[in-house]
Amino acid sequence: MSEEYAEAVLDVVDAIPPGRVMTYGGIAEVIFDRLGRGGPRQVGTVLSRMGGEVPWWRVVNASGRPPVPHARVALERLTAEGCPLTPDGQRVSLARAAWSPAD
DNA sequence: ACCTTGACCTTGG
DNA sequence: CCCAAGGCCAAGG
Repeated sequence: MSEEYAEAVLDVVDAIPPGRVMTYGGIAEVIFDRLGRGGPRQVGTVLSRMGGEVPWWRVVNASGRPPVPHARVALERLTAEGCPLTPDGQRVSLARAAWSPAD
């Protein structure tokens, strides 16, 4: 993964406002129009290895579920930020919390 | 060059 | 809603 690609990912994630979220696929799209490469998996790879400095808990999969390894923490932080969750409190309500740079 | 491995996505049953 | 299958992109052995 190029340094350039990694930076692009971290930039986008860093811009997500509290209480809002973006999906791996969504982030991948934004970056694709900018760099012309990369997909959801690449975004996940970058975050898994270098996501420590950004609000990674605001990134969820297409189903609104936070990354499995840190689901607990993520859900706690999201709740603390007032992010809308589904009744079971296990998934983010994408309909209400989805965000995009254009927003 | 071939195969395996992911913090993924979409579709169909 | 859950699961399986196939598709996906890039890195590493």
